[in-house]
Amino acid sequence: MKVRTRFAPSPTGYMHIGNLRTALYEYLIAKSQGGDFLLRIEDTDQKRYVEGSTDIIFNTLKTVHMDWDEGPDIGGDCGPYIQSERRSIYQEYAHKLVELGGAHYCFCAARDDEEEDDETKIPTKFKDPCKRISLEQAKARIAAGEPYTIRQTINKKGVSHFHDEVYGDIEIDYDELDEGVLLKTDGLPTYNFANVVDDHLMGITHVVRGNEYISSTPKYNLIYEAFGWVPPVYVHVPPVMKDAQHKLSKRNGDASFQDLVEKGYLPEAILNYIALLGWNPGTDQEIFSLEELKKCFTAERLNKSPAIFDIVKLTWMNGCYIRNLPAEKFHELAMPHYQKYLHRELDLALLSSVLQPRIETFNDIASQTDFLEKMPEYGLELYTNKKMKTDVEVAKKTLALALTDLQKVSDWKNDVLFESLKELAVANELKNGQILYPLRIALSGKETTSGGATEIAAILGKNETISRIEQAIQKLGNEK
RNA sequence: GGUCCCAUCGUCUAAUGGUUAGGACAUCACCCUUUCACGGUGGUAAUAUGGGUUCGAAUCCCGUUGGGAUCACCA
Repeated sequence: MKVRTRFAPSPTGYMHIGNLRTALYEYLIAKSQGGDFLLRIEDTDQKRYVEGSTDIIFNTLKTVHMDWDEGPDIGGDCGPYIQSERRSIYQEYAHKLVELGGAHYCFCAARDDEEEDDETKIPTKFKDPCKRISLEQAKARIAAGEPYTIRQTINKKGVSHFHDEVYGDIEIDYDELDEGVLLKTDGLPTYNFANVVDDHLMGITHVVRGNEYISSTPKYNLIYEAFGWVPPVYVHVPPVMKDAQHKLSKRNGDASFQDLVEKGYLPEAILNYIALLGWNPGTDQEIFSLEELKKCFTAERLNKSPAIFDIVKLTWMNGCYIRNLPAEKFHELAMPHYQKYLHRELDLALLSSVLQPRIETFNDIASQTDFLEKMPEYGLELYTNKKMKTDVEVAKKTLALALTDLQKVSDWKNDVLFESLKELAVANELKNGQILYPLRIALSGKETTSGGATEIAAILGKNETISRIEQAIQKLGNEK
């Protein structure tokens, strides 16, 4: 039988990292076995609907190249793929379930949302008075226009068993199960019902979802059973955590996929990182393209325990991806950042080659290049460096030497500049660092920079370099 | 609270009864080097706890502790 999985998000806002990881696992389970991956929008809760979130879902999946085989935008044999458009299907099946004895009509008034007190909760199990209403009576009340819900009927005793690919065999007592609402007063189904009906109708073979659904899984199996349907393979996955106690959630302001992309992370790196958050290949390999993941993914290597999202490791991995980018691609991606911060005439191609091995996210560009735009304020103590054997006096002397030397250079390239200054050092019996270290300070006002002194000079161009050296010499003279 | 689930370095994890408990990130040291970064080498660092079972336990069983989930006309 062909493997079919589905990603079934609610359009309630941004794409969370945990959601994306679930989607990835669903995608990989299908694609590793030549199966289908479908997209279904679960918008049965009109109150939580957020405008535009469906597009975010589409766009996110597209940017990470997780293409779906059937979905709201492209259709398929099992449409529609938006639950609010499947209303009549659920109603048909819900009433059918009542006939089959798996559910009953309930006329209890809608619960007051204000009431939070545990004691005031309507105990749904055994005490639902509507369970005792005969089918004929119930139908008559409905015909009379009385509002109703359809509630699951659970009469089974004993313990329910089911198998989960990640957690193994789970046992839950039927007494623990609530007779939840399946079809709401508004005629729309709850997740508990829509999910089962859709997964069956869409031929879903593997259901991947958060482990918070483990305890309600027996309820879903009861519905499958009542209809005579075959339940899917269950793959419950642990949550992605912010820290040991809290799940990662947008609600707490934790980073969403979009946020990370805006912070300068590459979609491929994010996807690679989250793939490994709760799954491992059984080898030491850590860098995976989506294609590679498709080849080696197996649900057996999914982990049972929650994993803390570690931005530091993601940052490292992003650095790996940045370094592996073709130089032109890096330059292309860096360009918008340059345009944002740098307005002076600079050798941007050289800047890119200097930056590529050094930055870990594109947002690092700002702090790495600020001095190119404008010399920062700095203190003369920067010129003193024990290892480089420099101090203010040495700097005064070597900057003057460097100035006259550089003024003679016409082919303004890093190699040329470097060779020239190296020869200058030899000629004056100086260490390279005694010329180059003060030069970097003079050009950047910083103790450390991306790239060496001559690279900075090459990026800045001859005029600006000469000008900055002159200013530095003046500063050294004045403040003596 | 009832029920279910989870527990290896700070973090992500490997080791499906026999390993000096391995790798990666982070961290520290050294090397490379015009600073920084990259790269290289090495170091620090873990089986929550108490009992079993076994010749032998991170691994199997029970208890304890800690954590999470669930008990909605949300998903």
